[in-house]
Amino acid sequence: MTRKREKQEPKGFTDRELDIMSVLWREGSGTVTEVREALGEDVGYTTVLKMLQILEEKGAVGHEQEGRAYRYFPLVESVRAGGRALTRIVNKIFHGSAERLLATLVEDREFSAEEIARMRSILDRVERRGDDG
Amino acid sequence: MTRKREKQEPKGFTDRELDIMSVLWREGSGTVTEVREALGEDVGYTTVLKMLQILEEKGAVGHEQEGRAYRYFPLVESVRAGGRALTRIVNKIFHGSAERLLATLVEDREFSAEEIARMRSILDRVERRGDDG
DNA sequence: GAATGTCAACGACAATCTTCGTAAAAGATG
DNA sequence: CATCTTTTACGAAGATTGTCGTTGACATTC
Repeated sequence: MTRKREKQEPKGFTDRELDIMSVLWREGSGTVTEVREALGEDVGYTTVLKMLQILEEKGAVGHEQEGRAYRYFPLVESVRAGGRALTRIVNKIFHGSAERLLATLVEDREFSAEEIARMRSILDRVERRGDDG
Repeated sequence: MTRKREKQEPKGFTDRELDIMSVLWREGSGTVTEVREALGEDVGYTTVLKMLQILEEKGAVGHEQEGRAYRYFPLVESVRAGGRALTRIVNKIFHGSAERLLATLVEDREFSAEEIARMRSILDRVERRGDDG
C-alpha cells in the first residue's frame, strides 16, 4: 500500500539539518555565508545553500532578499521542534516515563544550585497548574 | 578531505530503527517474527529482518541461534542511547540549557502528584551529589 | 521422499541526505 | 565593455534507509 506522504506534519531533522536550524534559532536568521561561518566552515558553501533550500522546501525555513543575498530565518519554533523530539524520545526510549528521562538528563551533568532551584520552580508551577482549575 | 567515517561512536537511530530498538528494549529480545508482531505487522518480514541486519552491522544489536531462528537482542543500552539523544537536543535545540528542556518536557503533559514528587527527589539527589565532594 | 512452511541471505529498488561541481545571474571595478 | 566577485540554481554522485521479491536452507508432515 505504501502510505502516501502528501503534506503530513513535520518529521524530525537529520543531523546536518539540525546543525543548520540550530544556527538559525540561535542567531535569529542568517545568510548562507553567515550560517556557513557559524558552522565553522567545514562544509562547502553550496552544501549549506542546498540544505537551506531543502529545509525551505520542507517549510522549516523561509527567506527574504537582502541586497544580493538571501537571508534565511526559521519558520518552525525551536520549542516546538524540541517538544516533538522529546515526545519521540520519551515514548520510544523511556517507555513514556518523563521521570526516567529527567534522571538520564541530570546524570553526568553538573548543575549550579541556581539551576536546580529553577528546575524545582518549573515543577512547582506544573504542580500548581494541575491542582484544580 | 571528506572526513573518513571508519568506526566512530554511534550516531542516533532513524525512525524505523528506533521503532525496532524500542521493541527490543521493552521486550528484552525478539525474533524477526516477534519484533514484526510487536510493530503491528504493518511492515514486511524481510523489512524487519533487513533492519535488524543493518542494526547488527552498526553494532546496536546482536543475535544468537534459537532453534532455527535468530533471537536478536540490544547491545546498546536504552539509557545510553537516550543520553546521547538528549545531549544532542539540549545542545542543538535548547542552547545547552537543561532547564529549558525540562520546561518544554512538562509543558502539555499531565503529571500526578507522585510523579512530580519523584522528579523532585531526582533533583534533590543531584543537588546533594554536587554539594561538596 | 515430495510437499509445505519457516526462516535467513542476497540483491534490487526508490527515496532521502549530504556533498559538491559547474553554470548562470548580477553587481562592482578597471 | 571585460572581468572579478558574490551569490543562487541545477543537477549529479555517493551513502544510507526502508521496502521487498526471490532464492535457498532446513525441518515437519504426509
